[in-house]
Amino acid sequence: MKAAPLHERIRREIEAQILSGAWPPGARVPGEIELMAQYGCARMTVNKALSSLAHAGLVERRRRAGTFVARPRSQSMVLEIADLAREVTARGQAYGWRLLSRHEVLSTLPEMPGPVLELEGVHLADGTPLAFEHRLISTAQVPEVLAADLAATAPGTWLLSHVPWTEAENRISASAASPALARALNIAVGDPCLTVTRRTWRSGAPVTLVHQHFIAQRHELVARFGASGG
Amino acid sequence: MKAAPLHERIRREIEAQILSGAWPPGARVPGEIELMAQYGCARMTVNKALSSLAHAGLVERRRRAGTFVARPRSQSMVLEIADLAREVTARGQAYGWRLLSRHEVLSTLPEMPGPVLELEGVHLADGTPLAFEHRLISTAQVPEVLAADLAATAPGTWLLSHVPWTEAENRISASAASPALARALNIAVGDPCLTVTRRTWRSGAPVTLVHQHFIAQRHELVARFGASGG
DNA sequence: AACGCGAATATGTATAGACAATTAGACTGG
DNA sequence: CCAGTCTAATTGTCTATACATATTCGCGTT
Repeated sequence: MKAAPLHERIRREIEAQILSGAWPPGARVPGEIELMAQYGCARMTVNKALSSLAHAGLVERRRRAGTFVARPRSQSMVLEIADLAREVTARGQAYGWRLLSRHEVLSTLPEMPGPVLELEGVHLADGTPLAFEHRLISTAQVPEVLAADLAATAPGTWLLSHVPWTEAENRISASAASPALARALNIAVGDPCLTVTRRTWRSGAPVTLVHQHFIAQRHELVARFGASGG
Repeated sequence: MKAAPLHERIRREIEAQILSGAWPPGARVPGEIELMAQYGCARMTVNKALSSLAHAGLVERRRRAGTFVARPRSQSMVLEIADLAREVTARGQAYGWRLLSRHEVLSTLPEMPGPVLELEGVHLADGTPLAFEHRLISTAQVPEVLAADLAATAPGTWLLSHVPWTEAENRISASAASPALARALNIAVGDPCLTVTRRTWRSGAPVTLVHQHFIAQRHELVARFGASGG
């Protein structure tokens, strides 16, 4: 039992009231002056606790009116999109990457126009295929990628360590394996695949566009929402 | 152009340096004393800016060592899991719900033991099937659900307004349509489906366990990672 | 060279006070 | 009854200071 800071303790006690349902949405949360007296501390301290809850979306604060329990309109989950190499090794499996093709082409896609490096390859876990990847990388944005050894290092891993802190959007859907995909992943044509399409920007400019097709039985994505969160 | 608070301005300027790549991962961020002199403000103000960035995961702060740009190990995306009724109407389509079965049973599932209400139904968009739903609701946790008219209101919508602020976990995968599923959704057996399994707790006690099978062509999930303003 | 230890340093937490900004609610005049 | 105004409650921001805490660095000893 480590001594938690006071503002953290206050935060957690209020959070517990909300999550347990004792304070329903719309209910008034004690104000800063009130909590200040209750805990015998300075206003900045309770402010830190309440601001944190407001930032997390659990409460809504309005000047003059007070602090109220927010109503959850859309549950926004946190989806951890880890680097595949890291994720596979974290599961105790041996990660592998097989580069199938590599071309420098001029893309005419509206999402990613200009000169790109086009890659195709397969991610392996313990030697068996896990996912097929088709990727475009803007060589205007990342010229260094042309010199990278992308047969040894998966492009996602390489990019993560060379072009950090990008903005991204993931679209998740399902699809049936095409003949080409089935051959690459060694599955039957028509087998269901989990498809993740990720677009990545750096200061507004497209960096990479990737389609990953996972063998459905071997992969799933997990998104969590919650305070304590196991 | 509204006057942003000073701590917000400081935060944004540092964030811009990081996102543009000017300060790469591992680079040292000016310390609180330094920024305090630079902006001519109190330490608490720059502390608020840096703490905020640390909370967002953009920087890592270590006592005695200083503040450093973090390396993005796993991009954590925000996945908005909205209520289906809301999502469909937001797309300009007419939302519908058809309840197929409703049973009160005693569940022996380890994830959700005890008395439950078991429901099956289909979500419709503009009259055509969008997703099949199989749901268990703990009647110990939510006894009021037994009196709800779940033919008129989809259980997800009902729960959202009656049992707010729960913790949840979503597992996203792909599967091939079983004969029963194909019949309910009016698709072919073996067609790919996007499957979302959501477990929901309230103060640690299971509230609901739901499997949603989306017709792959008609639905996709979108997860975004933006700096802050996104 | 290896180890232990103290000190310097940067962050973490907290206080007490001040003023600004917002706005719900009361009050006022028509 | 309505519209406009004023007031006061509440949060938002910021200052200046103090002490706590963790951790790196260098020094001295072995």
